[in-house]
Amino acid sequence: MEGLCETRRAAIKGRMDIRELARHLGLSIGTVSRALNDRKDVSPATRQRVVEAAAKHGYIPNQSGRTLRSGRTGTVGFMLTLEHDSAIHGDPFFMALLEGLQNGLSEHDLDLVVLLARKGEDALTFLRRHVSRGTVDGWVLSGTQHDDPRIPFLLDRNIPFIALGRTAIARDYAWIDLDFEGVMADAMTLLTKAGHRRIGLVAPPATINNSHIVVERYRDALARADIPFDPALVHHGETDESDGEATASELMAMPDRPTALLLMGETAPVGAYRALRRLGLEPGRDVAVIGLRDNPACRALSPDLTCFSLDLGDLGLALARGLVAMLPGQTEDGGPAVQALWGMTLRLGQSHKVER
Amino acid sequence: MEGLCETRRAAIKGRMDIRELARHLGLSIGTVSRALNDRKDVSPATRQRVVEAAAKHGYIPNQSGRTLRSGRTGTVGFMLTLEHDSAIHGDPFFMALLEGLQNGLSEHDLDLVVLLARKGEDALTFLRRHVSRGTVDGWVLSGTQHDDPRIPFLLDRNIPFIALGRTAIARDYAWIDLDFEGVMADAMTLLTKAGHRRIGLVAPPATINNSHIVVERYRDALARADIPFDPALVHHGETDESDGEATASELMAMPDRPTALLLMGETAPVGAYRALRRLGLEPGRDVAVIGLRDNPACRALSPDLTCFSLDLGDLGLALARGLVAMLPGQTEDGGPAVQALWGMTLRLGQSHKVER
DNA sequence: TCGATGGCCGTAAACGTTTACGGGTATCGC
DNA sequence: GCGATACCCGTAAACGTTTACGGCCATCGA
Repeated sequence: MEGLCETRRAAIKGRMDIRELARHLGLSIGTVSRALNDRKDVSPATRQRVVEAAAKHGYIPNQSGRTLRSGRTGTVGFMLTLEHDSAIHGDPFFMALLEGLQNGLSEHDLDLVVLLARKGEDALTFLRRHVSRGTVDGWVLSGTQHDDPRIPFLLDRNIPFIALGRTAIARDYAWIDLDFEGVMADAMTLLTKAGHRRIGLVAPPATINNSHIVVERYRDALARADIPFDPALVHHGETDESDGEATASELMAMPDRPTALLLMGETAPVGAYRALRRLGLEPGRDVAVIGLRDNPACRALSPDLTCFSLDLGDLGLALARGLVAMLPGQTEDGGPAVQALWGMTLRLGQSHKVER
Repeated sequence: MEGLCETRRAAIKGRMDIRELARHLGLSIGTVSRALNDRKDVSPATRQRVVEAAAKHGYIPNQSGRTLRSGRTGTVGFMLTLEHDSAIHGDPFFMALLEGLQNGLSEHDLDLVVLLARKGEDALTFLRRHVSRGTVDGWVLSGTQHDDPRIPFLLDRNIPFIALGRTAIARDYAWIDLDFEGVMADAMTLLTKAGHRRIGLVAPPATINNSHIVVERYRDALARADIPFDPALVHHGETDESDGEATASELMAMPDRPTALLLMGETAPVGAYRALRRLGLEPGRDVAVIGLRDNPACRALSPDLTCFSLDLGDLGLALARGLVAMLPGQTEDGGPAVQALWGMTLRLGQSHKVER
C-alpha cells in the first residue's frame, strides 16, 4: 500500500522527491535533508553519497516546501516602482546595478528577485502584499522619497532591508546613497572658478530626497563664491529628456539668462542640448553644461558632456553585502547598519567650457 | 491546551493565520479558504463576512503554503541573461517591456518576477534550477539563440512559456518576434531608391537568431535592386556602442567604401557617429546612417537618426496575454500557440540623407 | 410523510521540506 | 567491565494552505 502510493506519486509527477531520493539511497529523508544542507550529525561518507545521488538524479529541493518549514526563501527582493516611467525608461541605471546585486548575493547562495508594482498600485501596498505573502527574506529599496513610508513599515516589523538613498527619517537603518554633496561641490567649483555667476540648476522633484541635498549644496557653493542666490534659476522637475528641454528653454528665455546649466538628471542633458541648439546656442561654447552621469544617452552627445561616473556593479555589490549582513543567521550579528555615501568621479568633457 | 497552543503561535509570529482568521469568524479554515478563493459551496453572506474580516485584519495568504498545496505560484518569470552585458546595459529595451508585461499579468492577478542568472551560470542550468525549485508558473524567454536549448527543455516538460524571438527549432511553441523582415525591407528600399549601391551592414552575432534573418533579407533586397552582394560589407558583432564604432571605422577604411550604413543594434549608431566624425565625415551629409530603434541613446544623436520605433508596453501586454492563455485553468484551452511578428514603424530623421 | 436533492459547512489529508528529539551503536576513560 | 560520551541516523511533528469527501439541514416533488 505505502510502497504503491509512493511509486504512484513519483510516476505521476515525474519529479524527484526528497522521499524518492531517500528511498534510492536506503536512508531516511531526515538524513538526506541534513546531508544536503551541510548540517552536522551526518557522516562524511553518507554526505558524499547523498550529494552524488542528488546530482545524478538532478534533485533540487522544492522551494515552497523548504520555505514553509524554515521560513527562509533564499531570495532578496528588488522593488522596482515605475511611477515616473519616463525617468526609468530612459535609465539604464538599474540594469547595471542588478548585475552587481546578483553577484553579491550569489556569494551567499542567495538569488535576486526583481518585482514590479502593479498598475496604480501604491508602493506601500505593494510592499505590504509581498511581505505578508513572504516572497523574499530581505529588500533593496530604490527611489526613496523624502518621507518614505516603506522605511518605518519594514523597521517596525524588523524585516531586513537596505535603501539606495537616504530619507528624512530620523531612525537607524542601512542605506547607501550617491554622494550628491561631492558632486555638487565639484561641479560648482568648476563653474565658479571659471567665472560663472549665473548658474541654472535642474533638480529632481521635491519629493525625492536628494533634491533637498542638491539645492542646499548649490546655495552653499554660491555663498562660498559670494554669489547671490536667485530662486528663479532653480527648477524642480522629472529631470528626463523632455523636461530638460523645457527647463533649459525657460532658463534661457530669462532676461538675465544663465551662462551655465547644471542638470541633475540622467537624460536631462539630452533635452538641454536640443533646446540650446534651437536657440542657436552651442553647448560648450556659448553655454557651459554639466550633467549627472555618463549613461549611454549622455555618451551619445556631441560635444562630450562633462559629468560624473560611478561603477554600478560595485555599488550593487556593496548593497548586497550590506543587506546580507542583516539577514538572520548569516553572521553573528553583522555589526551596525551600513550608512555610506557612494562617491562619483568627475569626467571632464567639452561641454563645461565657454568662449569669452 | 490546543487553545493555548494557537494563541502562542499567533502571539509569537504576530502574523494573521488562516487559522487565526477562522477562529475570529467562528468558521473552519476550509470555509475561509473557499470563501477567499471564490469557490462554490460558500453562502454569499459568509463569503462577504470572510472577505471583510480578511481586509480588516490585513490577512494575505502565505504564498509558500498555497503553492505547496496547489502547485500554482501565481507568478510568471522573466529570464534576464546578462551574458552580453554591454548590449544590455545600454539597453532600456527591457525596462519598458517589463511594465507592459506586469500590466498584462495583473489582469489575471498574476505577478511578474524578474530573475537574473548568477555569474558564470549557464542559461539552461539557471532555468533548470528555477524550474525544479518551482519558482514560477510560466516563463517569458528573451535573447533567444539560433538553437536555444531552453525551448526543448521547457517543451519536453510541458511548462508554459512564450519566447520573445524565434529560433531555428522546428517545433510548435508560442513566440512573438520583432519584424526584422519588415525593418530590413523598409530600410533597404529607402537606401536603394536613393541610389546607394554599397551599403554596410552591422548584424548581431551569428548565434542570435535574428542575425540570420537580417542577412538573408539584406541579400534579398540587394538582388531585387540588381546590386551584387559583397560579403566584406557585412559585419557580425555585439552591436553595442564600441562595436559600432570599430565596425564603422573598418568599413570606412575600405578602398571602395560604403555610402550608407545599416546598424541593427540598439547603441551601435552612437559609436558609428563617433567613428564617422573622427574621419571627418558627417552623418546625414557624407554618409547615410540608419539605426534599429529610437532608444534614448539614439534620440540624443544629432542629426536625428533615421530608425524604427515600436510600443514596448504593447509588446509586453501581448506577450503576457499569449502566455496567460497557456497557463492551466485560465481558459478552456486557449487555442493554438500565438506566433506573431511585431511590426516596427520607420521614423525618418536626417541621418539617411546624403548630398551628392 | 418520505426519499431525493442541493446548498453549506466541517474534517482531515495532503503538498515537500526542515528540525527537535530520541535511540542505537561504537569509542573512551577509569 | 562499566558508565559516560560522542557520533550517526530514524521518527515524527511541524510550516500554512487547498481540496476531496462526507455530513447536516432545509427544501421539494410525489
